[in-house]
Amino acid sequence: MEIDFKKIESKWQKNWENKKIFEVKQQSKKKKFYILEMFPYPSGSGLHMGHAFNYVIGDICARFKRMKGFNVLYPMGYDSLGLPAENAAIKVGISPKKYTENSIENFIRQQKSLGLSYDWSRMLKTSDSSYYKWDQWIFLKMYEKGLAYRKKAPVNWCPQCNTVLANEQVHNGKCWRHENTEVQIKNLEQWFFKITDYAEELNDNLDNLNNWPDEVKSMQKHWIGKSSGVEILFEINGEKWPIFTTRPDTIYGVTFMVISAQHSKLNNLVTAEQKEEVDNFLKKIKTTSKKDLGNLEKEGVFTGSYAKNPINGDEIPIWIGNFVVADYGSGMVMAVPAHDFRDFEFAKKYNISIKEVIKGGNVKEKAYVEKGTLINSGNFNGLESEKAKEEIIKYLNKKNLGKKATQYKLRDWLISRQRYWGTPIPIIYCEKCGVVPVPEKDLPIELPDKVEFGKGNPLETNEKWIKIKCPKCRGIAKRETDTMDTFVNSSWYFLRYCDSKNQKKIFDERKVRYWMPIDQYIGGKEHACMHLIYFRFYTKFLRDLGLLNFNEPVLNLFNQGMLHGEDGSVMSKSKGNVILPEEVSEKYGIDTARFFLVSMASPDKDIDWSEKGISGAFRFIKRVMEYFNKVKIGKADTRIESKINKCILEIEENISNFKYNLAVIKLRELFDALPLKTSKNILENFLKLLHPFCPHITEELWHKLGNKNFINLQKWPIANKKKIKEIFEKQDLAIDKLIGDINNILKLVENKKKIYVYILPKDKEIYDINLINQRFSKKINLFLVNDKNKYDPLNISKKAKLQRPAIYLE
RNA sequence: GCAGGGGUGCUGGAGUGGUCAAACAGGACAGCCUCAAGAGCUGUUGGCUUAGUGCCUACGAAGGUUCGAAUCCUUUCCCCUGCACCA
Repeated sequence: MEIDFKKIESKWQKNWENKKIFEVKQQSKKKKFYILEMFPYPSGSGLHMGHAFNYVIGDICARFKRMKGFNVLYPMGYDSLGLPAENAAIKVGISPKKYTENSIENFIRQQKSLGLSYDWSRMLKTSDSSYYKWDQWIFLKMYEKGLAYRKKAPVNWCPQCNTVLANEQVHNGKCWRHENTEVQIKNLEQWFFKITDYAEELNDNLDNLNNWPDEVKSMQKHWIGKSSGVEILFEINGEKWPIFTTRPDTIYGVTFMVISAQHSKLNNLVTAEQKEEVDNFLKKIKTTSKKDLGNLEKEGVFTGSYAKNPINGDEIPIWIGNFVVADYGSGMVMAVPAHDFRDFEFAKKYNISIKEVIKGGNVKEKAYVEKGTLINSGNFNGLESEKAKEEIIKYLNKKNLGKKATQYKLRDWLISRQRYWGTPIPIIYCEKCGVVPVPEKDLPIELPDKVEFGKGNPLETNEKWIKIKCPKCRGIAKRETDTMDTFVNSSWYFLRYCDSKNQKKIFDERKVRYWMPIDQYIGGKEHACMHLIYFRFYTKFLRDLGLLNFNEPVLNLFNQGMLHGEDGSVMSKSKGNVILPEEVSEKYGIDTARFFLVSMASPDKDIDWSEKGISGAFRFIKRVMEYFNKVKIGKADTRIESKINKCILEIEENISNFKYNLAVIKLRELFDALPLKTSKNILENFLKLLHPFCPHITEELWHKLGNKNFINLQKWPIANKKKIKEIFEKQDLAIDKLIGDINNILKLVENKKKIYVYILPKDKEIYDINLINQRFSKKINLFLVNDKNKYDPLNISKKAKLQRPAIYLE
């Protein structure tokens, strides 16, 4: 039978769209369920199988929840600002706007062909000024609250392009467009969001996110990096410098200090004699790209200055190091080589003395980082680390030389981008008034069309756009030409879906209150730290503005695995390993592709794409179609009733836990058990169970059964536990085993035609002769062992045991 | 380098203390059907052995815990993801 999948697919896709069955409104009768996939950046190379995997996972969940009776909000939108559009402008000369519009159009077409049940009426694009207006509005609020501020920060700089480079535009320390140009580090004045103000809450609330994967929470904990310690004041050139440490118990072991190479006050410490050496070192660091900084071998140089150890007055040399982070703590660390690996490595390299202050290891060979008993520590000798920490803090506290402190690794969020295709930062620089925020009524600040690409920051090339009157004094002023990081756009889009057309406000609070928080968020693990922290931060900020009445944006998080190309690496155009869903559905139909995608493995696992196994899914879909062609409607037997009721429970459970691969197995089992004549109800229920996975063919077959409504708007079947009879399963197992045994014997002995099976009376119920005949092609003579008329020439029947019948062949 | 996750049969993968030589699917092989191909159906698919049994070897590698390990612990190798200007 030839099946025209294309025809079936487009018929129902059109039907669903025309009837608007997936559009939802706020209502009180049903419980709401908000399900969301991380929205895509609409790349020019189109939607690939990896995207499809993400959306199919969500769509299965959405369709399932709808059938379970929820009022399901399932929207889609486009994170359409970003670097690739600008790169296309530089390389091919197409305008970012045009490029983006084309890409989005293409994405929508592709997504619709996957049969995804989105409420398209709520669609949004972050590149629309009606959207990014509110990004600018939030920026103004941040600024108002003192959470947006400017400071200098290092960036990758290409002297040829005369512009800042993204990390991904730096290849082996060279510019992506100029292979021979070394990328430099330059310090620019840039905008930051003070996310660190929320560090504590971002950290502590993780414990309440019970339905987030532990991996993500643990990664976020490490990313936020809360540590409790002490701030100790070291005196340098008469000035007190607070130094953070988690190990005050090792303070007697400090033999040097290390200051970050990016530290703003570094110059104050460099002495005349050391200046040349330091300059050379800094120059060397500057020619290494930012990306490589973290991978460098620890290196440093002496500044010439000394710090005074507050506890014993020792003079300690201060070094510059490439491994100290300028933003963490005070940008300088006390180094205890005897009890810290990094300090040890550094001390060995530069021949700095190592002083043991905790007993237990051999510090000449290796740093001893465990806790232990203090030695060489003056009055604190003999104390255990924990006790010593307390005592030392107490002592320093009394002398006003130190206090308890909490530090976070989390850094403030640098949002400035020297790029065009982003949200313009709504700030004006006035010659007289300085930094002036754009008045709310002037929003949005739209991106000008006329700019030049490839020559530095594009916005700087449109003078007309830059020049503006100061909103305060009407004097000469300039616009900020930096745009915002696109993570800004994706930090609150889920709120906008609740009220995506609102012209007057960022959103109607009542609508947001109804739909939020997101009940199920689905996306890749690669977002574990950045996006998934930023959007939590935004949620908390908007809550503090009084706009939201909850603390966390997402209740349940599911991280789907990465779908790699056949070569095992991430799908990308440049690698040439992109698999397009349409190519697969062309051959097998989209329902087959959907079914196959989720049956390959548990959806949270990384998988390499391979079309190898798809024929199994294709065969299944075709068999289902063929079966519905020939099945006769009649009465359902108790066996299939039992099976389907059990499957309802299992499939529901598996879908709820995102164990789609296991649900698929159950669906196959159930299908294999369907008899050629059964009730309409059984057939309908089977279709309902299959529907989330294969929406098109199930809709087709649903209508073929004579239904006029849509299957996705039907109720998910309710299992009748009373109809589940364990005996059937016992029978299946026992009979499978029996057939296996018979086959086994048939293999061993030749030329036997007649098969005799002897069972114990207790097993009579299990070994049903009709059932055995159904399953086994050869004729079987079944006897009870106590049957006087049985044929048993060798008296084999006495070997029969419980659920292990005796078998005789002749 | 740091952080998080993972390595299972010919392949993709289920399986997190006994019911495991390991679900399900693919592939391969054999048989049936057919003029034939395909599809479909039935069976086999770690090794040896046996009238349906028993034994051995196996879940990256090496050790350990346990009456018992694919599953727990330690060490080690390899792979994936992220590391703050890709999104």
